[in-house]
Amino acid sequence: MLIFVQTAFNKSLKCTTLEDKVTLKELARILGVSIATVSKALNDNYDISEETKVRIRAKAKELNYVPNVIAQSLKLKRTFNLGVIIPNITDYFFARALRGITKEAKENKFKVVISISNEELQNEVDSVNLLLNSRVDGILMSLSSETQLLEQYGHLKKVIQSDIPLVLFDRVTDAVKCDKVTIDDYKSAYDATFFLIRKGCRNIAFLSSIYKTSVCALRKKGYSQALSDSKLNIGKPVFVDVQADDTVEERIAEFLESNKIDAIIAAEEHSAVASLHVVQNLGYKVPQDISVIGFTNGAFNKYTIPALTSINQHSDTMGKTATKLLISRLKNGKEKSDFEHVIIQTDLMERKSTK
Amino acid sequence: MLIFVQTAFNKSLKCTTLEDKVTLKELARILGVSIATVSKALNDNYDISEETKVRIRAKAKELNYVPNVIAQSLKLKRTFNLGVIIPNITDYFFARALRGITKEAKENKFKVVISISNEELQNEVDSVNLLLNSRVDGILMSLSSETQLLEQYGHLKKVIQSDIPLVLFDRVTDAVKCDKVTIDDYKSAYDATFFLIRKGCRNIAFLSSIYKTSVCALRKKGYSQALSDSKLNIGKPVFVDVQADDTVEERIAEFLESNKIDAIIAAEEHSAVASLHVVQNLGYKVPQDISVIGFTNGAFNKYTIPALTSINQHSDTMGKTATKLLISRLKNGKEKSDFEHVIIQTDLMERKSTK
DNA sequence: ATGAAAGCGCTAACAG
DNA sequence: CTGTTAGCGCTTTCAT
Repeated sequence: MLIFVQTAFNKSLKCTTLEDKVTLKELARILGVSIATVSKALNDNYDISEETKVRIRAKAKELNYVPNVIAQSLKLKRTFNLGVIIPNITDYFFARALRGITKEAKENKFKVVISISNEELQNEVDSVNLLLNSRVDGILMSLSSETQLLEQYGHLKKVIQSDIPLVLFDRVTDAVKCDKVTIDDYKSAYDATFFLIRKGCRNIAFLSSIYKTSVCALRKKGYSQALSDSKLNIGKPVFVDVQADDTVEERIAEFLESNKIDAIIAAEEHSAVASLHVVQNLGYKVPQDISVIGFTNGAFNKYTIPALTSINQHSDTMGKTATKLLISRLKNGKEKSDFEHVIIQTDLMERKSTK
Repeated sequence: MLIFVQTAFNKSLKCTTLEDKVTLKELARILGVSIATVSKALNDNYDISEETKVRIRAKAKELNYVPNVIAQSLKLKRTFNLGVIIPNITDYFFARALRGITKEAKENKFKVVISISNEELQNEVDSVNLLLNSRVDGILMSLSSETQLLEQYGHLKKVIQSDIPLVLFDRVTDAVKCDKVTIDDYKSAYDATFFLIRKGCRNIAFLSSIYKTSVCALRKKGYSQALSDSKLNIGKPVFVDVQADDTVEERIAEFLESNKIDAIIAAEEHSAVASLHVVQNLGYKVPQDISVIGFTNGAFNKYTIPALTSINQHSDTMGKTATKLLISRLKNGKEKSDFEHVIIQTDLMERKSTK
């Protein structure tokens, strides 16, 4: 990667003032009242007379007063910051979830500080510590695959212990008691499988590269159950797990050499799109020979050829719901009421990759 | 959207203590020294004896002391927070950029607070105010298309005035003096166009749905220039702009009814992928009849059929570089040295959608 | 109705 | 080498 420094120009903007923001003290001095009075007036405290309130507010606006949130935070012990830890940000699913989170946060005057675990436990632990130290009011997270694989949840417990609200979404765990929001992974997979069966598929494989996550485990169960619930002459469950060090393309190609299938359910968008590609390159017709359904209704699913049938997880709603849950817990004081587990409904978006 | 509340279970975790974190004062009391001494010892100040440093550090670790960053921020007037404002988060380009940003920030002990403008000026203005009020140390941003369309940069100037470092990336403007990092949009488009010409294309259209952005304008120029620089019998520049209220599919279909082309350069991934799809649906062969090149080397470009030739903008490097610039400016004190404009090299990823 | 004073937790002169 | 003091900017009793 080459980097060129193109131009350079000096602009010694001697920043006039505006730098030193006006404070309560300043305001008080100018108005000839006490700091306390100004503070109360600006906070619309009931024991300040209406006329002084008006006078103070006017001057504050005139001088463009904005309260120093750091000082407020120190005093009030609330930062109005929400911490978010997600495994990655390039998956459409998480990008959309983050969008939902930021939107809801903004509407409630919360800022969001973001951390990406990159699917690694250590990063997740570090992030938790960082967020805890920086005094966020609450934390939203979706677990890394490594965390779920190793089943190490000490850092989550630390969050709970620290008495700051935690809400888990999508990739969650029973090992920790807190609010959660997920889709019904089991049922979504179950329904998708039955959808394929109704379309006449009899040898359905389950493909995934996130096979160590909670969501994938549930999806596998739903898939298996659908197969066995069907009274038809259906093949046994077939799992095609893509290990970290091989690619979906290779794994599928290899698999198809010695197996005959007529449908694939993919646990995430990448596997779905990749399999759609490789299967056709291998000479199979989609959906005539092989049908494909993928989890996550990615932005480009309608543009694949053929357009991909996929499961809309409404991840923005998920992010939004998780944030709502967190904020409401923040607002309702610290009492630990019952924890909620909200299930977001999924939709099967039927397109052209299924019969 | 239906939402079911599934389960609810009460777990009245009476959080022991750990809540009330140990402070310098507490530490001082226990150790029988002054607060100042503890503070200095922990900050490895040179005028504390080695032995007391050791003693104090030991106790601090034992009691799990962590400094209150809010109090530090108030005192030091630095928050170690970086503000990031991007137009959207679902485009692969911005998702990758954000990843680069968070990674670099983390390595330098900065947190990042994220805001998404959703391509709207008002949101951008609000975000700037929010970030400024929350005392971030610096701001990274890529402008919304509306901002660039309206050419309203008051909020950026406000950032500069406030004396907090700003670095613009990708979608930048000359109207404001600050550090910038972009690709060479002009040259990337120029090169891509010549690439097509060399492959024998003679009627190349330029497609975009972000037509009001700075990057798109430059890409158009590069494209046009390449066309006119070529001494061959090449068609005039043809711009297919997709307005907000129609879709790429419709626009292209409509365009092809009355125009004959043999190549498309698309200004962003969405247009590229969508055009690949619609063109083939219309019966054209890619790349035999029409070649397609798209900006942004999205995650799934290699899985389209045919695999999409695209321009890798190395957005993670871009985010990383922008962050480095910002942090170095933060570290080198506030003196306004020369502003830099760093250009990230792009690569044309040749795949199967071009001859 | 208004103000004085304490204090959130920390850093940094300055004094001793 | 260590401690005293002041203060960052704000909120909040408690007096007046």
